[in-house]
Amino acid sequence: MPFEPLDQYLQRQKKLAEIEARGYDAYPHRFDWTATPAELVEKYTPAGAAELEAAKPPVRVAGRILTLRLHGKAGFAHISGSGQRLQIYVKLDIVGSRAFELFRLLDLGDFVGVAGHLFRTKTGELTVWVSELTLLSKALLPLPEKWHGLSDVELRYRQRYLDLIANDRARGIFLRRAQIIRELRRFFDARGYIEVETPMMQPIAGGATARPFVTHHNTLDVDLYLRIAPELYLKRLVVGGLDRVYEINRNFRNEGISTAHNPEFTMLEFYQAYSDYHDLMALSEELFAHLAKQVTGSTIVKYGEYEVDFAMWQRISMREAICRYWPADAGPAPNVAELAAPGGPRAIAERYNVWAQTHNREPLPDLAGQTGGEITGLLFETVAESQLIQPTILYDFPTDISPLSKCRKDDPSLAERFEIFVAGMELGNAFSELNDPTEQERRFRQQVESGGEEVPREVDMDYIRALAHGMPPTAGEGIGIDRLTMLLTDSHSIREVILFPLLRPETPQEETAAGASNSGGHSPEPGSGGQK
RNA sequence: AGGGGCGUAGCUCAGUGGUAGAGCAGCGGCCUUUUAAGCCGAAGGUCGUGGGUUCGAUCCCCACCGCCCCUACCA
Repeated sequence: MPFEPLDQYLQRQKKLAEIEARGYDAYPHRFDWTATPAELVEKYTPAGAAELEAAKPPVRVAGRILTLRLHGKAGFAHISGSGQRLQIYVKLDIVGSRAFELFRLLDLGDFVGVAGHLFRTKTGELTVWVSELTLLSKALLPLPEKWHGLSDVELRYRQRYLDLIANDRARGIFLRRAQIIRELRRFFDARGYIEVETPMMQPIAGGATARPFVTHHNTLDVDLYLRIAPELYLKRLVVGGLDRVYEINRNFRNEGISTAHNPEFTMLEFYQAYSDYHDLMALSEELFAHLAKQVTGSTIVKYGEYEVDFAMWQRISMREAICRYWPADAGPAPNVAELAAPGGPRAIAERYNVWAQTHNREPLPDLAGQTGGEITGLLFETVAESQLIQPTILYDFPTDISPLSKCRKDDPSLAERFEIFVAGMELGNAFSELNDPTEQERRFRQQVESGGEEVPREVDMDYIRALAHGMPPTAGEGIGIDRLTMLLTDSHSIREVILFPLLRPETPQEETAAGASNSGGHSPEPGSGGQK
């Protein structure tokens, strides 16, 4: 099956045939190597030319050819392995005419193994003096342009492997992502948590408000939902005596795509028994500071035009945030007491909308039927969220929008819940878990009755039953790994930190061609061959 | 979903109402320490797709497709 670019594909196939005609295996099974290019570069960078000349360190090393410079009866190439380039020097006198002919048939992108020793060229570059050359795998399609790399964003996402080859930054992002996840595991493992995996396919998609994806199991003949959160299963485990659990895995939400949203995304969720949300505030601050330090070397992280310091947290209540970040020219800022008063949030929202309409701002969506707590949440998102640049713990969420949280003893309209904001992005969400089965069932029923696509159609009675068996006081938190990775890699689109972000599938060319001939309106000559 | 932008050689990009150019990659030749190697030569394009305006469209207009950005929902 040939691929575009066709001429180059065919050209390389021709070379492949020539190579095989000369008795070489283009796809051998193994090559014995002693070091990766990266290891050699690291180890011998300090070694000078004279030192190498004296020692002639023997090497066997393999990699992908990234550059190739032929000079008649000799040539240079760079091979790449483990993210580092190492130059090789192939000389007719040394390798012999048969191997040199092979060298001349190589293309960028081919994998080779070489044996020889290290030396430095005139210009001082560490290089392998090749005495043996082995083709390890023939590439039939070319690499991205070597100087500019691959910059077409769509191609970078669709053919991520090319992005990883051509762009060190892309490679670096995913190495760092792996490091972040490794450090997270280490952090929680060290604190006595156990890592678990809970269902991705769930009969009732609970634990968050979001539209789920639906799928179907044939043998059981049941519809299942891809999970929107692992929350309810993790808490079942706490009921079961796993007092500290965490899961790092995918959630799926059938909602919009943006620079901050991918339909499948990775969440860390963790739960610890005998704790409340105050404990998690402290733990979160420690976790983020530790992580930033481990991964970037500093708690101070550059993110676009901002510098955020994960060692400097502000804690602020949602109502305080609305008051503090109230637009300066939108009339007198509300105060916390006003927001707390019955009817207060609605009055303030209406005040905001009057201002928004005259200042070309998006007004709050229809307030009719919304509770005070819901309006408070909307006010926060509209007025304050994007301004929370420095690491912020935003607490005292309205109970109305926190169906899985305990309320505050002194004010049942507020939940023991906080979210973490950095650079205007929501990174985490935590609360003291509601463990009263009666109250939880009541809230679930209320949710189901209010309806909406983002709410389960039935109450998860199995979860209520689990709570009825008794759950210790527990605090839980979820952290968006993709966004966290964005922050720690200075990436400004979630697609930069997801290896294969969801894109519309490529339409086959036949399809567009068929569409063209249908809508074209000119009738082909009757009996003309070749058309389907 | 709404608004804006982009789509020209395999890649990175110029360009014009009279059917196109550069660099790199690829091909042929020369070159035994080069490194964005160099030099010589040849080749490569239904200018995203379809329709319209026009004597004539890659360029102007419309629709569609794809991607990106902003806004809306969400993490």
